[in-house]
Amino acid sequence: MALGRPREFDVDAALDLALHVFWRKGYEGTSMADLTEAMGITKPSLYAAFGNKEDLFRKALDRYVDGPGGYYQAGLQKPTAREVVEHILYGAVDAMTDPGNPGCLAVQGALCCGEAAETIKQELAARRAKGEQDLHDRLARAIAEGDLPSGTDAGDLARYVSAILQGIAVQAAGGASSDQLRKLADMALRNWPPV
Amino acid sequence: MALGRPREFDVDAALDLALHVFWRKGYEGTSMADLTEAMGITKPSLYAAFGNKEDLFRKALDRYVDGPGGYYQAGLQKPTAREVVEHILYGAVDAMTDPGNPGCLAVQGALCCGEAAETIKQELAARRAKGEQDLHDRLARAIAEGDLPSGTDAGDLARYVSAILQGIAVQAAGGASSDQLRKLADMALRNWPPV
DNA sequence: AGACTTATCTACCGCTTGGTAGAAATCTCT
DNA sequence: AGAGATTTCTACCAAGCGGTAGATAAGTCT
Repeated sequence: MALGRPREFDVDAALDLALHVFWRKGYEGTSMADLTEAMGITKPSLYAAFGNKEDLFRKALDRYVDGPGGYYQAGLQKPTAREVVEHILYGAVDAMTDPGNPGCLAVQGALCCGEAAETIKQELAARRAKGEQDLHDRLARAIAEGDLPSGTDAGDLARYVSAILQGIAVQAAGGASSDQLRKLADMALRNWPPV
Repeated sequence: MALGRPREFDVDAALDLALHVFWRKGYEGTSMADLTEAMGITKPSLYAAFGNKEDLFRKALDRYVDGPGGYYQAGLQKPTAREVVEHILYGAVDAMTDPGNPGCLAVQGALCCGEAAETIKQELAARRAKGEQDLHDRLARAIAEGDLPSGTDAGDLARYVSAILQGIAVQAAGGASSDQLRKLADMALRNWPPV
C-alpha cells in the first residue's frame, strides 16, 4: 500500500536522535543544521517527515515522555504513596544523569526564552503543571485511602515533590553525579511524608 | 578629569535594564536588538560601554547577585542555621516572583544551550556551585558550633537546600505564585533540619 | 510501459544574528 | 582657538537562521 518513493531513514530512530539534540541544547540552542547533522538527513527530508522545528520538538517531547521520562507515569501506578514518590525520585535521578544527556528536557528545553520560543516555553510549563496535577491526584487518592495522614494537603505535597524533582534537574544540568543526587532523594524520602 | 565627549546615558541604569532583559529571556533568547531597545542606546554605544554580549551578561550577572539576588549572601550572615535557611528560602520566593521577572537568572540564564553560549552556561553552573559551597561552609560551621546536630552531613544539607531553591526557581519560571511558593518554603522549614 | 505518488537533493530565499568602520559631535586641556 | 580624547550616529558586514522551490530518483499501481 506504500505509494511513492520509500523513505530511506527510520523515522523513529531519527526522532530519537533529534530528541537527544534538543535535550542537550534546548529548543533555542538547537539549530536545524544541528538536527539534520545528527539525524543524518537533509533539511527537506526533515521538514517533509516532521514539519517545522516546533512540530519536531513537540514530537521529540512526546517521545521523551514515553521513553526516558516514562519513570514518571510508571511511578504513579505504584500501590502506595511512598512507593510512588520513591520510584519517581530515583527514576528521575537515573534519567537525568544519563551520560551525554544531563538534566530534564521538560525543564531545560525552554525554561525562559525569546519571543520565537514562547509557545514552546508555555507548552513545557503546561506539561510540568500537568505532571504535578497527576501527582496531586495520586496523592489525594492516597490520603483518601488512609495511605497518607488525613489532613495532609495533596497540593502542597505535590508541589514539594515537584520542586525536589526540578531541583534534581537543575543540579543534574550543572553536572551533579548520580551518587550525589541519590543522596538527595534519600534525604527527601527519610523525611517522607513531610509534615 | 573626564576627557572626551561625556556619556549621555547612565551606565548603571542601562545595566539594570539589560539585566532585566537577560532575566526574562535568558542569554540565548536575548538579542543585541532587544538590549539596545530596552536600554535606549545604540549598538556602538553598548559595545563601547560594556564590551560584547558575553561581557555585558557577566556584568548584568554581577549586578543581579549584588541586587535582586542579594538575599543569598545576606542570609548566610544570619546567626543560626535555621535563620540562614529561612532567610534564603523566603528571600528566594520574593525575588523569584518579582512581577515581570519570574524565576532566577542564575538558573534560567543558560541552563542548557548551543555552543555559542557554552561558556556562559558554565559560568552560571560555577556560580551555583559556589553558592552551594558557601552554604555548605556556613552549615558546617553551624554543625561545629552545635547549632545543628553533630553527625549531620553539611554537603548533603547544602545540596538539599540548593535543590529546593532551584525547584522554587523552576516553579516561579512556570508562573507559580508567591503564596504557593511560600507554602513550599514553609514545608521545607517545618522539616528542618531534615534527618 | 507509463502514470502517479512520494522522498531526496542542490540551491536558494529573506531575515536576523553579533559585531564594526568611519565620520561627526561634544567635551577638556593648553 | 585649537589639539586631543571620547561618544554618538548611520550604515554596513559576513555568517547563520528557519524554511522552501524545483528538478530528479525510486518506488507502486493499472
